Amino acid sequence: MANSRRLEASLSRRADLSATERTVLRELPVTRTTYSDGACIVSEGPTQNGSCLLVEGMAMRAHRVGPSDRVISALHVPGDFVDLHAFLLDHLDHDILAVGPCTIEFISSEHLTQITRDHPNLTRLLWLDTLIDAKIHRVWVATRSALRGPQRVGHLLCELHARLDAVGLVSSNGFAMPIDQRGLAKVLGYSVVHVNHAIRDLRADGLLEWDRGHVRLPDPTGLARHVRFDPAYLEL
Amino acid sequence: MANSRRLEASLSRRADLSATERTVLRELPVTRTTYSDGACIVSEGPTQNGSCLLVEGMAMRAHRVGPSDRVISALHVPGDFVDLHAFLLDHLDHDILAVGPCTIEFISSEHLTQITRDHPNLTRLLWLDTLIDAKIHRVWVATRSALRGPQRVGHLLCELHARLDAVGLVSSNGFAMPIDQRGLAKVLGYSVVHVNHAIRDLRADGLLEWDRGHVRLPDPTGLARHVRFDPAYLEL
DNA sequence: CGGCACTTTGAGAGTGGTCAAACGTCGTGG
DNA sequence: CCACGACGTTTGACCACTCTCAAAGTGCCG
Repeated sequence: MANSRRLEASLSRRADLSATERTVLRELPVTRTTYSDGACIVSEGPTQNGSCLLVEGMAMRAHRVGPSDRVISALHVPGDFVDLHAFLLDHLDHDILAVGPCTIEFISSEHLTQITRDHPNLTRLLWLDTLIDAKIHRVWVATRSALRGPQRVGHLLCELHARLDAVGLVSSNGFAMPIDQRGLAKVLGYSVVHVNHAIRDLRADGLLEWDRGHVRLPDPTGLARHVRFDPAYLEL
Repeated sequence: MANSRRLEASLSRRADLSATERTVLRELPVTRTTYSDGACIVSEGPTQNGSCLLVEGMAMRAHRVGPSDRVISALHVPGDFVDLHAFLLDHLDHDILAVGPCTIEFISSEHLTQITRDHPNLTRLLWLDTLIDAKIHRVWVATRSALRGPQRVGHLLCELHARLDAVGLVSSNGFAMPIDQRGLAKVLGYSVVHVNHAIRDLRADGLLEWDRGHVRLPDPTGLARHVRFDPAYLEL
């Protein structure tokens, strides 16, 4: 059991916190764990006693669809309260998997219950966090109707760029990309081959550089315009 | 200003409410309004002072993508607290449109604030409602990766069947369907022609009857198996 | 050097889009 | 009562997007 400043940093991004509230968050006991690429952080089924906060690395939500097939419905970056659901729902309908090595902090349901009972303002901020997740989901749904091929790939890269930038993980428009092309295909509902062609096209247009785990957007505003990306929905 | 039992009915579906809580919900003042097909219930932009509950009919979330193009990211049925977002977010990134004639009840932000300050249990239930919306969104994203053609159409029809059944709007496996084929195409990210072919196939397999505004699933479990529909995610 | 994982390319096939036209139903007006 | 137009549905033809299978290229690591 250690304490963490991650949650405080995450919530204070969207509203001013009182001194009391900051103290509550800072003294929240967390259990820190690390996972390697592909590891299952939380698995489908009855929820465990605790919610997880992503501190380092990336994670994804994987729905089982066949005996061995999985489809991805969401991606998470550091600072995301990945599994606040566990606190209110008694059953998870998908797995949460590590994408690349990542660090997680677990917070017990008891402590969360305590917060929602005693601190309406913090409750509001936690709730807000889940509402923003839902906004992102809706944009993903909308994007799949509106965009295809290179534009769909570009839109996701713009989103990742913006979300990672908000937590200081972007430098000179580049960021670490733990997802390979096969993974990206699963996230977008495409085949590897198709994603590869989309990347080739974006590269040819000078809108993307991607080299072994590192992505750079040479012209972020140009790409954003090209794929109609408007970061407003991320509430950063 | 009138009172309503809609919200009480909706929230009590998922947990037991205390007498006090029931009273609070029952005495909540609401403003009731009706809309005709296609009308804009809430429009993109700064949020108004109040959240809306869908009482009768259906509604959809429409994201503007071009000057005249819209894509749909969600559908709502009676009992859904369509716009709880307005309470926590200060900006809506899409329109909410009436699908067929529908009835809405508006609840002011002041009253919601009061509830979240004084009734942690009700707050938890409202929050839970938005979490279930998010679950549905994730299943929509996953479905678009996993299913195509007739199965994708069938999956949505199964979902509507289940959600409408939960609020007593299904009889002998049939329900009123205010969405036409063009609308369904927009919801699924397909063209009208393609949706029409999918419907033709489902009909030929004896899995769907659809006649001018009325849909019936002659074999709901057969269709569910065929499209891998598992209603668990709806938390009904 | 050899294996392994990821990326890249090509060819053939299926899925799904666009355009265009015909059909059916229904409400309106003559 | 019928003609008409509006609207949704259905069909066909043709083309673009995307998939699968297959194979070759590239970099990393034992």
